Amino acid sequence: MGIFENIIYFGFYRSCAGLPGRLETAKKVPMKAAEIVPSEAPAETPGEIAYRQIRRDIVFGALVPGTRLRLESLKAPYLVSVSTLREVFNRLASERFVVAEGQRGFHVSPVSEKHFREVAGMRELLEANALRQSFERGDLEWEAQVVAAHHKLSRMEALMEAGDCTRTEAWKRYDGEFHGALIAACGSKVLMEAHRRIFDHFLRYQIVAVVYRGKAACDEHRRLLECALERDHETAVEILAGHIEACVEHTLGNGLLKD
Amino acid sequence: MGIFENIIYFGFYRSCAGLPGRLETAKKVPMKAAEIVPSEAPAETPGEIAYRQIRRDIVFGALVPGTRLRLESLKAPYLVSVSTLREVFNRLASERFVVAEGQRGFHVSPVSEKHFREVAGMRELLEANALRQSFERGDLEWEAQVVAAHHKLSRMEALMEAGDCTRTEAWKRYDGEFHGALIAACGSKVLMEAHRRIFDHFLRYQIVAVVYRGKAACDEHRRLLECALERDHETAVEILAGHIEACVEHTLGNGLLKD
DNA sequence: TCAATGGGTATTTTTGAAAATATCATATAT
DNA sequence: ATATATGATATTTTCAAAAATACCCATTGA
Repeated sequence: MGIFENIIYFGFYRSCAGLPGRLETAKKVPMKAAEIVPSEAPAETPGEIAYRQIRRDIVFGALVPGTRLRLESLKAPYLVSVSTLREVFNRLASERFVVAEGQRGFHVSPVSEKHFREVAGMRELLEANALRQSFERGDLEWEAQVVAAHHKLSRMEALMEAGDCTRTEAWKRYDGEFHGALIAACGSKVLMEAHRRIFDHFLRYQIVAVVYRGKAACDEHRRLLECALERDHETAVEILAGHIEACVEHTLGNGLLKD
Repeated sequence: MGIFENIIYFGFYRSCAGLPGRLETAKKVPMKAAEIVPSEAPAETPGEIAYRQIRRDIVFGALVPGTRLRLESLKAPYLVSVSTLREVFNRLASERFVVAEGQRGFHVSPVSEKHFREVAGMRELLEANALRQSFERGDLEWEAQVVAAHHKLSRMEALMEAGDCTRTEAWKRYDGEFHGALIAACGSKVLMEAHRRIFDHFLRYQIVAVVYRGKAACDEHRRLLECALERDHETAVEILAGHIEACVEHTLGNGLLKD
């Protein structure tokens, strides 16, 4: 068994080249950029990079559900040590993207139809309520952000429609950003954060249905935008429920989820 | 500045004595108990113990909001090394009980009135919906668990009423278990887990109001039990909303939250 | 007087190895 | 033949020290 036994997809792995590794003893240059972004800086530490990478690999299916995450095997491809890997896995375990069982290591969280339906129900509950509050409180700046997010999404949807399936990740990011923009004025960071977390779980299930759902989803996005500008939350919640339900059925229709 | 500069409360700290530390090379005894509880075993590792301890110290206020969590200072009282501490802090950061900013270490999450209201709103949203579904699906076994949980809570409430304020933690645990029992039949583990997480955040805010809210809360718990047995979710949701709202106002009434 | 610079200390972050534990194949006894 | 013990191997978990970074304070120059 080689080191890479559990790795399916290498495309995104962090590359050694070009990164200021600790071995290259570069001159100490005091960074002024830190003062420009005083807080909320993501911190480009190896641990952060590995965290984002592994999280993305799980959400986008590169790390297959149920896969055992061997520390010794994964430290090389992700360019970190076992301790740093453990920190990452602990964070992801809190987010339920990986499961940690006793002293038997970590696994990528398994998938099941039941869990998917629970995640979908949770997303609908959170997003519908956030939508309602956001529509009530949103100002012109919010409207502008919504329009902007929809513009990016619709352009990407047009590409997908045209058969360009090479940029699924970018497309899904715009999808998430559009739904995030819709609820951005809800006034509760706690609610938005919970929504984002459950949205990414929802996303992971969508990835197994690689095929583009097509014009239907595109239309629903456009109608959600119209509702937002007209502040019609009743219709928006209805569309959202249908949007999520259709996603679930379309995804489950592939029959790739055995349980 | 001594090692214990940031520690406020030592009552709960893990004690060396009696624990099977790695230094006492005990005889290898094959444990059969592991097969009785095949999965879901909490694993009594030092990391797990420290995690539960620190989490509890944050929720119950022993670690004051905003406190800087210095690794070197805290490894001694919690009886773990810095790496293990970092794993714990990373988990707690995912749960938002601590904040990790860049390369500047960890802090106990700060508190604010705004955040408290968001947490309360989130709890109401999740609990009200879970309540509705649980009332629809609950069977006799569920009813029995609810009655049992309420019995334990009401006995503890009677003690508190009598002036015994020494067991706040046990009382709050029963409070949480009662509300957990009410929604246990909702059918969604995702929902229940999200509820438990937000409930503990809510709990942390309640702790600053050390005084017992008294007969009012006790009555509301009894009425929630009656609603459960009669499957009257409409009234239950109303009571719950009042229950949470009263908790928020009572807690904020102390004026201890500046922001 | 104030901002910028430099060096020394404190703290975090990462690492590789030691200790503890689980896993697996083999042998032994019932 | 099944089940239980035994030992070798693989893996996880923990630790302490090295490396990188932030922090503090005196000093210098404008």
